[in-house]
Amino acid sequence: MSSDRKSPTMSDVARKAGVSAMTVSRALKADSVISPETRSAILTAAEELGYIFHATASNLRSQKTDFVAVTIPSINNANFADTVAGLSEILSGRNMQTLLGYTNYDMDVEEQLIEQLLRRNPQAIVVTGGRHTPRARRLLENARIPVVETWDVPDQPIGHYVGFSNADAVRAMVDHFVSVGYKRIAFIGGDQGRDTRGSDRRRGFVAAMKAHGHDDIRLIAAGAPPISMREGADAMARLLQEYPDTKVVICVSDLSAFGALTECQRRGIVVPDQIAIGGFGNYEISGVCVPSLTTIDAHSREIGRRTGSLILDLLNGASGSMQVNIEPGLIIRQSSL
Amino acid sequence: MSSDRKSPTMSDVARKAGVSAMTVSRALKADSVISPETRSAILTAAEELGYIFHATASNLRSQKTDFVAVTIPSINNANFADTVAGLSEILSGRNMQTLLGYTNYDMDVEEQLIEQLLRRNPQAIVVTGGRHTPRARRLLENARIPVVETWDVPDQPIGHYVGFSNADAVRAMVDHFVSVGYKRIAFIGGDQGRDTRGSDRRRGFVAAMKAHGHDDIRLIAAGAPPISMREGADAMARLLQEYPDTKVVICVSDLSAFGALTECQRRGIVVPDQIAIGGFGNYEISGVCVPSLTTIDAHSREIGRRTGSLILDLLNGASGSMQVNIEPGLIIRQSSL
DNA sequence: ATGAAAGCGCTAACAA
DNA sequence: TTGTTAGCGCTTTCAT
Repeated sequence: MSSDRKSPTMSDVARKAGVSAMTVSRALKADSVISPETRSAILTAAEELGYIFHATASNLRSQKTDFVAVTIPSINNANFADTVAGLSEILSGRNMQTLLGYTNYDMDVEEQLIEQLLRRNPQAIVVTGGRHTPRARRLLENARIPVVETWDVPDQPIGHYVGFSNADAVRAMVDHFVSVGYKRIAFIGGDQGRDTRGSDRRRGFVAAMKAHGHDDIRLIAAGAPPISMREGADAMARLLQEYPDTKVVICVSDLSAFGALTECQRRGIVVPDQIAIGGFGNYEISGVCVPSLTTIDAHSREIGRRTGSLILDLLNGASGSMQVNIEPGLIIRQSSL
Repeated sequence: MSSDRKSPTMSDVARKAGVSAMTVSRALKADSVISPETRSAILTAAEELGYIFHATASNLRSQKTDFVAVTIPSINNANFADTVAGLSEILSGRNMQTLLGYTNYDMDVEEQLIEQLLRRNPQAIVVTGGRHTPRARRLLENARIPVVETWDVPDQPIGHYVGFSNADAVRAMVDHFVSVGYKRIAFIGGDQGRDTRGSDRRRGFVAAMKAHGHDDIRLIAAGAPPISMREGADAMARLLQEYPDTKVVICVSDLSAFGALTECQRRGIVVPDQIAIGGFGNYEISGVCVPSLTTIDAHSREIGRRTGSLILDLLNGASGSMQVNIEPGLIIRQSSL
């Protein structure tokens, strides 16, 4: 609380240290030319006054900020958290921050969020997914900063992208199950258009099944994203009722896959002996639960790191449209052995 | 990408609409007095130019921002995510944003983060926990904005707090186990001072055991926070080796509790018949897994909501030191029945 | 190595 | 209802 007067500015520090405001500005930058004595006197004065650097004024005058804006669907998702961590890891090496916003898997929220973020003048913007509202797309196209789409391979990239095909990833899992002799394969989730990654995965499932000549497509809806463990369990219950002879179920994420597993446990259905389960995302739980879950690793952290390097390159003057494809990995575990 | 010229400013919009910059400024504020025709002409001009409002300049001139800064230990934790969601829910009603940063459970990182956030002039700052480095404490004390500490009952509150006693919450769980006749109770986690909430929980465990005359205190370390499911499983393995006759284990969080449960499953140890398990946090998994886990609900979302209302009150001129205690709830589930 | 003047894009304050 | 002037706190630019 202390005093109720205004916060001290550089001029206040300058007065106290007996120098000009410009010299204070220089003293606070690591790389500028200034005598060691002057600098230490200024730093002491600043500390004594409780001076806090005013980033807003600095940003306005220098016409640049020190952060990159990022939109992710959910703040509470280990996959997206890993991507952000990878991105921050790279950017922090250049003293850049990450300004985070979440869309709650809603494209309209994403549109508003993108506008909010652009108003703060980020040096670059990273969005999750390759589909957006028309206005969001326009905002991104008109932004005079690098735009990177992630976690997808956009049909028409706005600028750059670092991602993978959700459809192809699931297709690879279906191919695996078919190749080891499984039949009567079902898919849980991805029914709402809102989460394009989820519906892409479902689309990949359907395409793969048809490619293998399986016309018996078993789809179970699981509601709006994010699909919870509980919704996965409920969907499993419906699957067992509608298609009791199903031998494999692929779930839109590891969380719903775990929920499905628990439903089997409650009913005394043995996994994988009676039914095999596959998930998506390689969340920690899929490697720890009993039995452990077969899944797809999207290399979330690597997506973030590659995005970070890409942005640094672009800010350093690199040009051209960068398209980075990350190959997801199939991890076979106990739930399908 | 479009043109490489500068971004349009209010003056550009004003010229195009044939009005002054000030009128444009008014047109973009929802509540200002301006004729409908002028406003719509201005909005059209702005849209055609692809004008983006420059929040930095606005913030500098008006000496205020539209956001509240928040520090949480981890971006990928459902409890803290719920608190942030509750806070955002309240603040968004007043068109305020949340500027989020995470400390990775490290007080030194927290100190740097607090300084970074204060440089951007938030209208208030919310921190997780009631203990900080001396410098972080000083920064918060000198900040001329409301400071709210959460998820704890600070010994010496800096400004306001919305929280609960982690020690008391675990004490209540121990009391419950003792009251239903359990003996030989152990605790996993909370050994590193870094995560003060974890060590407070452990402290509460020790205090409760002593209060009940149990001198046989069984503590198993689980490493640095955040304690993962895997670390919970490893700690359980060590517990079974060191104290094989343990009848109850309380874990520092539901995630480590679930890990401990899986270790029992891998070894054919039946929960709760051979050993009961308790967690902390009421994460979704604790209600879904088989058997479901007894836990403590800290009312994470409510903490966020109460914090939000508190901040709005303070920004509206309320004074005094607000101390809000949230009572955690004990949830008994299959793992201890 | 340091200082003086100007101005980044908005909006408070006042005027019309 | 709309316009004019000044200035928020910094840093660019140029000078010494």
